[in-house]
Amino acid sequence: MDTRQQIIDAADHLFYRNGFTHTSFTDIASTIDISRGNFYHHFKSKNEILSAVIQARLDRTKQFIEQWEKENLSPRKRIASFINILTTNKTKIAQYGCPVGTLTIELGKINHDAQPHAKEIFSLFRSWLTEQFIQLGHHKDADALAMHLLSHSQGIATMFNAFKDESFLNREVGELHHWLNTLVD
Amino acid sequence: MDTRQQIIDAADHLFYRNGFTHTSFTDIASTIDISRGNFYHHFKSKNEILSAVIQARLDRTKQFIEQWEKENLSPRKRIASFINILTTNKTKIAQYGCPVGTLTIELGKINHDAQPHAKEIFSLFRSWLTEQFIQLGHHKDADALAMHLLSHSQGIATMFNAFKDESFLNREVGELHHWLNTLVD
DNA sequence: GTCTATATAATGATAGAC
DNA sequence: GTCTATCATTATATAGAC
Repeated sequence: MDTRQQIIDAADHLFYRNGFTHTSFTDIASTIDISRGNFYHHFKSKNEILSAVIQARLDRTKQFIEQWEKENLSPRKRIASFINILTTNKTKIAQYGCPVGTLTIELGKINHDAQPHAKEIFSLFRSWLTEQFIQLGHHKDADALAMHLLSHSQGIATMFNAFKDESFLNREVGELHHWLNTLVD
Repeated sequence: MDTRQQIIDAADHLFYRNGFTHTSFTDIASTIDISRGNFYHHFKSKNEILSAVIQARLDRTKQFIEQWEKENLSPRKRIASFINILTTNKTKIAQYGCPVGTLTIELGKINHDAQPHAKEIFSLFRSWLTEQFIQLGHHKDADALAMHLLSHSQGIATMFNAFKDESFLNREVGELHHWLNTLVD
């Protein structure tokens, strides 16, 4: 087994569920059964682990986007795939919120150097969604539509995390799909 | 000076800006110039301080709502006052996000007992907004409209915190006001 | 009511044996 | 490459003098 990769995977998991600050080396070490001292052969510091976790999430996001490009022929269907993340991941969102939003907020509060890196995941979705809205014919307000969709999704995730109300989630996701379908070609 | 109140005020300030986990007794003590040992005369633990901070925020929220009831004659204007929080507090939101959403998410991640208490601030806004939409004549979907507005505001706060894009904020706030004004009486 | 001194546990990080 | 042992620092919390 690749220990370095095991560390990244376990840290990714724990940073999402328990937060970066609240995750200790002891926590990570115990889940993959290595000693605390072993970390420093693979990473110089906790910050370097965070950096690797963010990079892994960025890479995963890129792969998701590539998959949507392959599976869906129309930009409308690709945007619909983005909206459906909320439904697909509803169990995790109810427990831990949106992985992108919660990490960006947390790193911002502790003034962490890696906050801009974490924010790049938002930027990736933003620019990709903008491109999709352009392909839909909305050249002028494509970025505004992308930001509208991103912020609305983010808000749904936060409120679903707080109230865990499935009918709320389904209703809001339905409204997003309706909003998307009323946008003219 | 009331030391107990000073502790609550300083903790309120720091929990919002730096997060609950990342705020230490040393941080609070140094801002109001007391010793660390003095805390335990006023509070049994850090959790008791958190509890007092959340209660203070709940009380403040109730006062805000009472003020809106006094100042604004129509439910539509009262809801508009809620929307305008985003603009009024934009500087703090850009730096630290929404105080309600970020604390609720953080306490959820560390599995803190006080998370339901923090969530009550959301519930307070939710039930008050629901009442306003009922007064607007939307008896059937008042709670859905309240949740829609809450989640949308929450998403705007998160994305404004990430990108600090004022034109985005103004555009989304404008859309919320437009959405409110197109709701029939 | 406030302080100093201290207890105890946990943190991130290092050194060096194997 | 992994371990044990240890360091320095910080954390929450307690005891007791004033």
